[in-house]
Amino acid sequence: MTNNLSQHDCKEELNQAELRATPARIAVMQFLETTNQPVDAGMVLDYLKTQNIDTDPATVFRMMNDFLSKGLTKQIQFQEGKTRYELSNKEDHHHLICEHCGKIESVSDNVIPHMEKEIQEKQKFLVKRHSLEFFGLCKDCQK
Amino acid sequence: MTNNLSQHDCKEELNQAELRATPARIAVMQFLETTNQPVDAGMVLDYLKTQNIDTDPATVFRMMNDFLSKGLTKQIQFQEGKTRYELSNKEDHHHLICEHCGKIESVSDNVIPHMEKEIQEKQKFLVKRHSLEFFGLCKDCQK
DNA sequence: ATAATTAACGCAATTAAGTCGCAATAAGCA
DNA sequence: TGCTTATTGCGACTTAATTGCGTTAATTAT
Repeated sequence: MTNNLSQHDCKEELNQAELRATPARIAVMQFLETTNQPVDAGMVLDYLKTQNIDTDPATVFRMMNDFLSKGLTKQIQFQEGKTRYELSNKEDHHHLICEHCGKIESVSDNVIPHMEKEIQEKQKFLVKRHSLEFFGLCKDCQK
Repeated sequence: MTNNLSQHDCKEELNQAELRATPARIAVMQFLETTNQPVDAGMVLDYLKTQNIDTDPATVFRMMNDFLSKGLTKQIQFQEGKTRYELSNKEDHHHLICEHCGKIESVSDNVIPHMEKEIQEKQKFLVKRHSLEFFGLCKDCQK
């Protein structure tokens, strides 16, 4: 069997999250592991089709909600009217969204944690998570 | 006539933006000026009703899109599946969204501009705008 | 002030994201 | 293997947002 690298690992992660390791879920976890950008429900659906797993939107949305509530994924919204999903086990980063070609890059960062601390001290607001996106033009689209 | 403070100013702003100063638009501008948080289409619609201007969602969405394309407003999305609107002529700030009561506070800031400069230098990504939100619990909801 | 021009509006129909209920299916476990 | 229960697939539904079109009203010129 042409075992994809991380198939077993994904199963493990699902088990640890107390989610049954169904083919669709394993595939989605693999997709999220290998893709380097946050994906939306449609992209997940398309990917599953390439794996000969054909399912429907409702299932994908339910799946992503399950992943979220188990802490496996995070959700982000760029200004496009739909939700994107990415694994939460990646180091803290922000997104650079090219408004011309749609490409998404990442920036790592260490100033936000400091900002959160300050917010907690000054405004007594308890920060649990944040979301920072930069919109503009990527290297290629500036020409 | 019980002239609202900024009614005339709002008319001016609309004129400068090359938008006809209709009653609905003037009222919405006033609403955006006086409210201290980003509002969604439903809130706009409700406000208009209190002003005895009854219109429909399509008009509100169209209005907000017009405002956006003329640069009068910005759009933001918190994780709630709808778009919020706020005036763009306010000093740069970020949002603190209480996940319990929904209250929205602001934080002003001066570190992001520096971050943008660094992004431009290191990743050659040209930043045009950004969006930073902190989710958590407000002072009152931490108890 | 009035008429002409054109932007904005109201309404109905439509699209698209996301949710829900329910019966059928398939993981995981004894 | 069979049992229990989570997950799926499907259809119906909800809600945000858009579009087309005929009417209305804000501006511009007369």
